This record gives sequence, structure tokens and C-alpha cells, in this order.
Amino acid sequence: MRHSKSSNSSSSSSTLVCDNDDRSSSAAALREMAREQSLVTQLRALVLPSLQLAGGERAEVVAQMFNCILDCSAKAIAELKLLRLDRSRADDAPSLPPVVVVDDKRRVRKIFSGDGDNAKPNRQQRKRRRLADDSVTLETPVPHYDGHQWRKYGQKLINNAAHPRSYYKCAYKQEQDCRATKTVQQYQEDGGNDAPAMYTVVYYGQHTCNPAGNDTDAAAVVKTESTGGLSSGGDADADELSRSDSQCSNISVTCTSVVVDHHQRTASIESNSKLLDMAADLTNAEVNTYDQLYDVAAFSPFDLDTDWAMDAHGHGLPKYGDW
DNA sequence: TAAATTTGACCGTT
DNA sequence: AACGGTCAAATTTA
Repeated sequence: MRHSKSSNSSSSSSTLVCDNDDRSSSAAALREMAREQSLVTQLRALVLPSLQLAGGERAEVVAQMFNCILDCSAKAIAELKLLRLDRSRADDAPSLPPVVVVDDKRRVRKIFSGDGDNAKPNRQQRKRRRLADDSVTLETPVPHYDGHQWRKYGQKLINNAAHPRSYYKCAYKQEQDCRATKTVQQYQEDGGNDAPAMYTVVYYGQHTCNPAGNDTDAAAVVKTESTGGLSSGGDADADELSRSDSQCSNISVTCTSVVVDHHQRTASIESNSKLLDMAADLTNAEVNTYDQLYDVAAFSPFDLDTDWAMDAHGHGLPKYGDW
């Protein structure tokens, strides 16, 4: 705890109060931003399938905007976390547990050097763990609609949890050594329309995959990565947007790191300005169309006739290779 | 039949 | 020893 050097005890006391206020404020900010992420993710799941049905480039523009919104808030969360961490260190006190985005400290493991581990059997090398800070937690009723392709590789029953935790890795892990992973765990029962089943999704690592570089199905993969699973008009502008925005979409909610580097920031800014330009081209008629589509989506969010599969627990899962 | 998922075993950390 | 993350063989699915 940081104390004022003042000899006045009341002054010192007020400094302490001020620090606590700062902490509670940042904690409240983190909570609100996490809530914002959850709401935007839900909104995306509502809107995008309808826009996909309408077809065309607009769906892609909207998808990119959703990605950038989520990207912005995820980065803000990361900055707040760093700020809180810095304060904790400056206070020379044990780190406070994160208020909203909670990293599982069990995940803190050594980083294998590679050569040094050759002496060990392969079986032991597999236990590479992610850095605790390199994660983003999201609470959402739509844990699988995040714009990336994942492959389930495990499921575990977790102590004191009513539902198992599922483990997913990036579908491009083998092809491109993308090490992004995520876990999905239901924490709230489905209570009907007012209280849908809620899931905690924890994303680890950043997507290093470049789907455009995949020889087998490059075009389809570009759509998936850049639109969150939507089909696209496929014209030149959209493709260019996908490429220029690859950084932005790749570091969207699905893979935002606590460490926000300048390169990613710059890429997001550039893609954002381009998106704004494209959005500005929309006519009023098109905007009205959006309103109608949104109205439809708002009343039938999960009955949309899209290519969704259900996993063992009834979660909506995009069919692999089909979006 | 290829690809995706499931599931039990293994293994590192606490 | 318990726990949880990952692997990989077995099974299921399209």
C-alpha cells in the first residue's frame, strides 16, 4: 500500500482513501468494459447472421467494425490491467487479484527453450503452458461465434463446476503453428429468453496464423478470418480490406494480448479509418435495410438458418470448413 | 474415407 | 495427491 510521506496523519489517511478510490474506479471500469465486450459479442451474434443472409459487402464491413470495437475495448482492458499491475508493484504489496479478467495462476508455467528440452521425452515437452497474463476472459451466451476457427482437443470436469470445460486450439495450429487457444465453460444455466445460458470464454495467446497463406483453401479462410464466419461479396475492395485489416481482426476479442504493441495499434487505426470510409458510403436506404434486419434478428437470434452445428452440450458451433 | 470430436491417460504444477 | 492442461487413440460424423 502506498503511503504519503506527509507528516500529517490526516493527509496520509486521505492518500490511502484516494488510492482505494482509484482501485475501485479502475475495477468498476474493468467490469463495465468486460460487460461491454459481452454485450457487443452478443450483438454481433444477432446481427451478422442476418446480414449474411442479405449478402454483399455490407456484412463484411459490419463484421470488421464489430471486430474493431471489440479490439478497442479489449486493448483498453489490457491497459487498465497493466495500470493496476504497475500500481500494485509500486505499492510493494502482493498483487491484487484481477477484478474482472481473472487469469488462472495455475497456467503460469515455464517457457520451454526448445533445444534444452531435447533430452526429455516428447511426452514431457507437450506441457507448455501459456503465460498467465496473456489471456482475455469474456462472458457471453455465444461462446463460439468469435470469427476464428477452433478445433476442440479436450474436455475436463472441473472441481466445483457444474459444467465441463472444453479446450480449443486454433484450427491452423498444425499448418501455421498458431498457438492461440481458448477454453469454454458454462457457468449459468439456460433460464429462457431472459437468462440465456452463459459461458466463460478465456482466450490465450495471439493468432499468428495467416489464413490467406493457407494453400488448400485460401479464399474461404480469408472470409472466415475477416468476417467472423460470414460469406462475403468477394470483390477486390473486400479482399483488400481483409488483408489490411488482418491485424485488427486477428487481435480482436479472440486473441487480444495484455501487451498492446504499437504495430497492432497502428494497424487498427488504419483499418478503422478505412472502415469508416466504407461505412460512410452506405446510403440511407441501406441503413434502413439494416434497421429492418436488426429488428428481425432481435426477435429470433438463435433460430437463424445458418450452418451451425451443436456440440455435446448444445452449444452452437460453426461447421468446420463451411464458413 | 477423411476429418472432427470424444475420452482416457499422461504429466507438470500446486 | 489433487488438479487441470494436453496428447493421441478410438470413435463418430459428414
